[in-house]
Amino acid sequence: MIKILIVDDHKMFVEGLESILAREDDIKIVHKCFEGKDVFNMTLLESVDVILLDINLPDITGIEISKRILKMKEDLKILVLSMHDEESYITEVLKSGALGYILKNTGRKELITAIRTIASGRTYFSQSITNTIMNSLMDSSKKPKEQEVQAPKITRREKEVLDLILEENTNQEIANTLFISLKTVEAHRSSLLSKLNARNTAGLVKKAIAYNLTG
Amino acid sequence: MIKILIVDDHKMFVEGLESILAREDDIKIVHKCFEGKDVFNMTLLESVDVILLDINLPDITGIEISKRILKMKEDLKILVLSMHDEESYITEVLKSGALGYILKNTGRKELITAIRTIASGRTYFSQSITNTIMNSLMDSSKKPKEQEVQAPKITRREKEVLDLILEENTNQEIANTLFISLKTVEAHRSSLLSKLNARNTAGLVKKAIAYNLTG
DNA sequence: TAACTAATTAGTGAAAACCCTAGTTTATTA
DNA sequence: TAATAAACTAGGGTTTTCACTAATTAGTTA
Repeated sequence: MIKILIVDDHKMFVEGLESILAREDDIKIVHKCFEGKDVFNMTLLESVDVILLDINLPDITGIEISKRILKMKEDLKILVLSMHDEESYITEVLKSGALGYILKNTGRKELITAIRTIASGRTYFSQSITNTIMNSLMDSSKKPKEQEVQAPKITRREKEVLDLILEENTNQEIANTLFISLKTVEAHRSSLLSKLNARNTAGLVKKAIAYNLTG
Repeated sequence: MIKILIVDDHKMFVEGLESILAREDDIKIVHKCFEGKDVFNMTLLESVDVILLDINLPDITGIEISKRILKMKEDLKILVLSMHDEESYITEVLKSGALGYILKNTGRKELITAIRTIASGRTYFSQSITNTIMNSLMDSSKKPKEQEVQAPKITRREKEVLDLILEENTNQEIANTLFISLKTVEAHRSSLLSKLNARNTAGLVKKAIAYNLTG
């Protein structure tokens, strides 16, 4: 028997769920919460296998609930119900530890499949959810091309000096390593400051990291 | 009519595809390549809508082919066929610009659905592929918790000084901003070096960024 | 190959950063 | 509330960094 807790502030929707799930004899709704804060009750959580969790609650976000509940009882199975299939939402839900994400307009049959799948410890996501994620993954790999800021051109010697600066060496140590004068190292260093448009070492290191000139 | 190019070095598999697709009257195989390098032919590509691309070719990886082909003819639809559903493979394929990824053990019906979906410009991924990706996304968000290196505790004043250092201010400028002595700023700075285990400003900035102490 | 530019090399002097020590204020807790 | 620890404050003295100037070498192009 799969024991279910519903967390949703829309009473009508909850009643709909109740009548749908009542027909399944391996699923039982043991409790309902109409406010997010009511969920954090250990006695309540102990008696539950699967939580059907609305993501848009008035007092607290479903993502926050998911995280906090799983800290209290790690083996709880959470199925998120949402009106939205935006990429940012879904990513957050995935991170929160929930095992599934379906849209509220999902049909009765798919809902029950999702519940049974989640209850068995596997994951379940609507087709439209997986489509959204796959597409966003594809898009995100296209973008970086154009916004790629090209680093200022620095010479071979300057790069050597920069690397040693990033390893926390002093100019004197760098001079010893490269067998050149302290003053020469300082000159390269000045040149780096100028090329990377930095005022001092702090700026130099920041820019070097930003431009990915490290290593 | 969907014009298809098959790229695969396994003749037997290609023949299987041919007989499967022959029964569909909206799909026509116009060419076959048994080696990756044969694909880069503009005349050939011009006559094709969809490429069925094996990922494991002897001479060149399918991912590389996909990238290069799309540079030559950007509106080509690529459906990747693979034996493997490992996360790293799939991610690379998504980045390569291919519109779909299915496993070679996919049934006839799903293959044809995939081809028609891709041909219309939409994306298609096998259920097992999407599962793999969704699970990897969930896992990757779990890991950071334990390996999360907690930043050394720095005081309110030290944080103020650090922020100003990161903005390329000198100690004197920081002193003026915070209305304290130059010497006091230097003391905070020394304390920061010690807490972040850095030898000098370069190390300080590096560690501050690594520990996400910026901003 | 001459003319020019870019890279590497250094020196002088001033500014900035760093080390060590220590007094004062602010929290924490017995 | 007295004792203790942590944070903030600051000075003396040394080392390191930086700005400015400039000579020598390497690379490029007319």
